[in-house]
Amino acid sequence: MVTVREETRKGPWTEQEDLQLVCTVRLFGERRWDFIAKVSGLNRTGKSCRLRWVNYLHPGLKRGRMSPHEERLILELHARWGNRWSRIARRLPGRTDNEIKNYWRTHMRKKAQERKSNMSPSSSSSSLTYQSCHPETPSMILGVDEQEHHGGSGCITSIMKGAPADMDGYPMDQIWMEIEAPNVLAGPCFDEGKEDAYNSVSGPLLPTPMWDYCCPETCLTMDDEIKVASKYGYGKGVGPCY
DNA sequence: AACCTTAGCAACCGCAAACGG
DNA sequence: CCCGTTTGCGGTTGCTAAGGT
Repeated sequence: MVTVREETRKGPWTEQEDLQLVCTVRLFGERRWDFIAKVSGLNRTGKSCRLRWVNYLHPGLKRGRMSPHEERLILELHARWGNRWSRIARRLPGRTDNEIKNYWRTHMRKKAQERKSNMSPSSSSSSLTYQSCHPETPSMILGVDEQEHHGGSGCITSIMKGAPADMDGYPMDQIWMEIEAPNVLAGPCFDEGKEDAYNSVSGPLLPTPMWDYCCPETCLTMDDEIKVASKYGYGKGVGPCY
């Protein structure tokens, strides 16, 4: 058929799309992704929008290499929890499950190759091998959850010393504070303890550049917002008050 | 310089859980 | 309680840049 119906876009996001998404999320908050997908004018699914936001555009995200501390934490938490990426990600502020998953895959691929090449167990040269954090050596991986389930001593709480007791989840308040004050580096307040030295050493937290570009004229105006929101039946108690 | 391989990353898909009417 | 919708998660795929031959 020749009907030129616009299909849902897939594939890599363009800068313009990012911009549109950021503006829309800024207006309506991080929820109702189908709605956001609609009103943003993006020809994307809500799912795709959410993913892009969570993995790339979220202002609290860290970018760049994993710090040694993060690497170690991933290894240890994975030894403990397996492929529970989102759970692991919650222990690594600013990192996404996708990022950790990707990291693990490439990292483990390397490790597997290394292992193949030198089968002798004692010849592991790296300072931290997968073995070193196997369940046999639970060491410091027990967190709050484990204290509940296993009555462990919760060494991770010592790692996370200085952090809020419950690190699960990224407080919306903070996100919106960051939005309000884009110059304020995002994230560190999660683990402002000494281990956070890595965060500052391993590379600064780079606030998503999109926020710099999100200028009012490219966004919906408040009037538009209200119109659109009422059209779709949203807008009450959704997102921040601007 | 051209080609091939590999690592790293972004994005999609399917499924399940959570939520709301 | 049921059912439709939304959200979150984990697995997988595809693209691209970098490195090697």
